[in-house]
Amino acid sequence: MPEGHSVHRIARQFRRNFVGQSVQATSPQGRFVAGAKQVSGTELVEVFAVGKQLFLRFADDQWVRIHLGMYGAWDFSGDIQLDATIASANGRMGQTNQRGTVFDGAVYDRHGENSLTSIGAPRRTRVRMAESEKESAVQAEFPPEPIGQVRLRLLTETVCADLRGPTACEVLTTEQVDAVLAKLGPDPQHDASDEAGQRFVDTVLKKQTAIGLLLMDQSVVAGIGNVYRAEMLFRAGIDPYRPGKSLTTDETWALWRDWIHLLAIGVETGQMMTIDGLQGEQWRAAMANRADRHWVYKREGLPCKRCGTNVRLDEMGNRKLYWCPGCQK
DNA sequence: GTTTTATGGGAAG
DNA sequence: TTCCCCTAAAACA
Repeated sequence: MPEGHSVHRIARQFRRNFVGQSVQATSPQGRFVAGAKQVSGTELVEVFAVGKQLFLRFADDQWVRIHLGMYGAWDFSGDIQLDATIASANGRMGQTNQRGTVFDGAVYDRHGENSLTSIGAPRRTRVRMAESEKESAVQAEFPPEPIGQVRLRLLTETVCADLRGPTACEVLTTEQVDAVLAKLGPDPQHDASDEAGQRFVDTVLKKQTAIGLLLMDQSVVAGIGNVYRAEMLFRAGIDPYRPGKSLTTDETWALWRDWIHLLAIGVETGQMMTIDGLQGEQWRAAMANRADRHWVYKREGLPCKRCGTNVRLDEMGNRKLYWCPGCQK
């Protein structure tokens, strides 16, 4: 379910709550028993994300690579240090609590319209992290009874992380991790250097492939999924069917810079917010409703918010492509 | 109760 | 390009 921003947020939760500690690993579902056993009892040394992939380094250079795929998720429970942006959407929508105001799984600081509160002290709770985050009722016991298909459970004295529905979950050596990383295109949260941008630009300008496909190709640029693809091309005013090599250098650099911009917002807010400059009530509405967050994604048949042309829905690369023929040339 | 849907990607043909 | 895997929640009846 997640695009790149959510995987970076998950990595951050692991750094705050697990890194530096010895971790018990199990596979309640039974499909990762051998892998869990390999790392169980060792220290989790480092966690980071590149694109949509999560890398957990345990002691002795044992790594676990995870890809959530279309509907994977992590459930964190126990006494967790939470991002200020995480809170319940269940029944608390739009209400103000002691830390801020709750909207669709995110809390926004009452002191600044779009700014975030700092990290809170650990508190007993349960949070599902996928494309966005949702807090749910706390179970009394710790660790909680596994619910559903838990492929991998990571457990310390105080916190528990349950992985379900991943498309990839495997133990790798350092060499194998390097091989995976070498195949990934640049991710601005991992490397925002001009060299990284230049790699993206050079690749795009060489290819005959449609730019709508190139943005989804994780070896061209890492972390973009179906929502960001549609929204970035709308923001750039580019027809998704144009071959990469037909773009100008300026257009291609603008795409890279916009990905830096949108990904940073996603990592900070926990939402794929792709309309800039919203204030006050408009910001709140956009946080609460997807339809108010996006220009074209899931808006097929509706009038374009900019030019009034009906938003079109096509199929591209087996995925739904939303775009505005009026704005994108 | 059953069907549909999803923000992904790898393998097979 | 088509098929297939991962799982759960939402949508429908």
